[in-house]
Amino acid sequence: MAEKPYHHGALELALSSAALEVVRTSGIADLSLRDLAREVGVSPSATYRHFPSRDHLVARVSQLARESLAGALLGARDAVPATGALKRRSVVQFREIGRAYVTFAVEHPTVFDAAFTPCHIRLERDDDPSAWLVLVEAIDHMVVTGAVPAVRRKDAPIIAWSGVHGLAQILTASVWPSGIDATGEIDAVLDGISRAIS
Amino acid sequence: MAEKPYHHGALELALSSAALEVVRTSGIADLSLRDLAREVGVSPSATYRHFPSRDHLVARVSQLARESLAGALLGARDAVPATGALKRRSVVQFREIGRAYVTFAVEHPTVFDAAFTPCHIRLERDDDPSAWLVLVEAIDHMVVTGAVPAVRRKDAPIIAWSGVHGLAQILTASVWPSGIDATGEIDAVLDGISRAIS
DNA sequence: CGAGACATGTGAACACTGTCAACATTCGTG
DNA sequence: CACGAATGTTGACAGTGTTCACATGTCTCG
Repeated sequence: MAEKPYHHGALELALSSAALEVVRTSGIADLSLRDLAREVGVSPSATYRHFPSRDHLVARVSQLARESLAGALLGARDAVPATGALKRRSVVQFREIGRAYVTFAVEHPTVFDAAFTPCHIRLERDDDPSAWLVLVEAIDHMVVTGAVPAVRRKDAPIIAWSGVHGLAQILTASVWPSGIDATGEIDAVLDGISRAIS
Repeated sequence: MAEKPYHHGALELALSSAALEVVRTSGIADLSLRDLAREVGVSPSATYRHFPSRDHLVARVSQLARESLAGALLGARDAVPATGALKRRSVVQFREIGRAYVTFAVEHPTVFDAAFTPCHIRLERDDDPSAWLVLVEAIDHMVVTGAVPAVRRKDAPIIAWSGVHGLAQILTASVWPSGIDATGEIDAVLDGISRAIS
């Protein structure tokens, strides 16, 4: 039960966890290496053994945020009951994914923001199980079940993605025309997307 | 021809112009009060006579960026020739506005980013001739000319806005599935929006 | 087992930032 | 002209990212 072992043992993980927590409660802009180091009980320079710069830490957290989003989408998709016609089900799944996307943004705006924060750093382990893939799969599935005509296959992903991502962004931005209520708009946009890719 | 008059005369304007320039060439994250003060030839604390905090400066520049975007939209709209059927023209105008929105984002990504950067500060002079209004007007116009059914009037703005804003965001984000080409996607999404609000 | 190579953490320093308070200068207006 | 309000300056403080030389632990190989 060593009070303070010289080596932390899992600093990188501890740092990124603490960072993600800061993002959750405050926002990615408030990330501070020194703060995190304090939080974890380590000297400021120790962080540089695991992240070459603050930007790398930010990039890593951003990636974590994207994974979190992707997880939410998968959860929503897999939550729709496996009953009824396949065609109908593929449509419902797609819709729930879209709803989950926007809902995630509204419920965790700081995390959502972090997920798409512009960062100049390119990470190596970049196997994003990205939200993009979840969406594309769902659309492909709809094409297979005949819910979406094959002609739309090429353009449907970017159309759906744009609509959902744009709405999420608009609802979480502070800048907007006052009095937009989320829940109403979500269905409006999801309906619009359905028409657009039918 | 006083070398350095004690009073600058138009510091606020000089500061926000310099700031906008930094945003253009670098990004809103790189804004530094001291830097701007240097640029303008004034001491750091002088800035506090015009902006209570850095965040206020950021908010102001963000507003300028939004005005710039709105200007681009108006320009695109007014550039469509006043010939042919009104109905057709209203559609073309709408489309050009959408195209201009995305084009602006692609050509001036840092400015676009600044326009929607999250900021906790609420400005007073907030008479945004915002891009939102330009879009809503265009849609209303389409309803009048019969290009868009009245049923869609309520939801069309958020649908169109989401699609266009989402695409712009996606095209300018660094995080995306590799190899998205802008010009192709723009038309795809604009077509999708047309179907969605028809 | 022991010794050196390597990974990891520390301490002190540098340049930089936003912000503030006390002071200086100028502008406007009575 | 004089005096208050507006604007700009100096100097300081706390906090930041980053680096470098050094300390400490861990691991591997003879």
